[in-house]
Amino acid sequence: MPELPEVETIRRGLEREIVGRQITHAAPGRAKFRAAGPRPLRELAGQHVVAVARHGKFLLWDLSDGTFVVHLGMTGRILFAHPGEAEPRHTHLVLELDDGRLLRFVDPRRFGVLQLFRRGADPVAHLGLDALSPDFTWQALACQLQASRAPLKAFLLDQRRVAGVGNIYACEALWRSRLSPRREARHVAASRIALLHDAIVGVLRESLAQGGTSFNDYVNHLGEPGRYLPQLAVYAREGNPCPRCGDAVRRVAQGGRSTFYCGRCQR
DNA sequence: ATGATCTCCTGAGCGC
DNA sequence: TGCGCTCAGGAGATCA
Repeated sequence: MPELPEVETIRRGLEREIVGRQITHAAPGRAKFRAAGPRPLRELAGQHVVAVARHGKFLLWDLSDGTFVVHLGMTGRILFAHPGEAEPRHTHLVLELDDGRLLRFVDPRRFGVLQLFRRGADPVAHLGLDALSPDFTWQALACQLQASRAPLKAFLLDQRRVAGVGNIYACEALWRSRLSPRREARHVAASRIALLHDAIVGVLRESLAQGGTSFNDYVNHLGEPGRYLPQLAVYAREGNPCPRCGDAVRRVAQGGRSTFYCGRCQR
């Protein structure tokens, strides 16, 4: 489940590999995605890749004539291949590059997004600040917290507030800052907001340094998993001792999502 | 306007 | 062995 560190890992890999390249052919599959973009994906053909940016969990390919938006959803992968290599099931788009390589977009659950916009469009205008942007300061977080009555866990997952945090890092950031996932956002004491901010940025940076977290699905553009899994304190560790106080990690459902936390040291 | 709930989708894991 | 069931979850749509 790619969140910010996983998507940034992929972005860096793509940047190295495809900036300056031309897309010589684009072959979309027939399966329907959740949402179609304004332009057909065939129009990727002929375009040059100028840059590969990211906002939250969205990849934004800056092309010679458009912006290609990629979201990996739960199970999306972007994989390099050579012509003739067996195509994985659930391949929804194949791009051919001018160096002969193929880029395949594979996504069994199709929760992802592949959309082509005209140049200059801002497909991610609705998102909050990227969690690793220099503009995401503790003051910016404080503003958002103040305006929300949502439980902290839901607040962190809301990409309009802060972009890039998903279920794993929301749980980890709350554990680090000793805050209960159920606490109302606006009721975080001023003295703890900077701690929460540090926790969010810290866990994302540390995971990024390890190439992200892999459970079942996530691999980078080279097919390699992330190495951060063993560092997780609470996520998917129900019943295991809290690394800080030893109490058993609990799991509750919030808005249909699993939340993992320590009932003793998160308040 | 905001927060809560529903929806999309497939594969893995489980019990029988 | 294999079948059917449940669960996982990002984000947009819809409901209250």
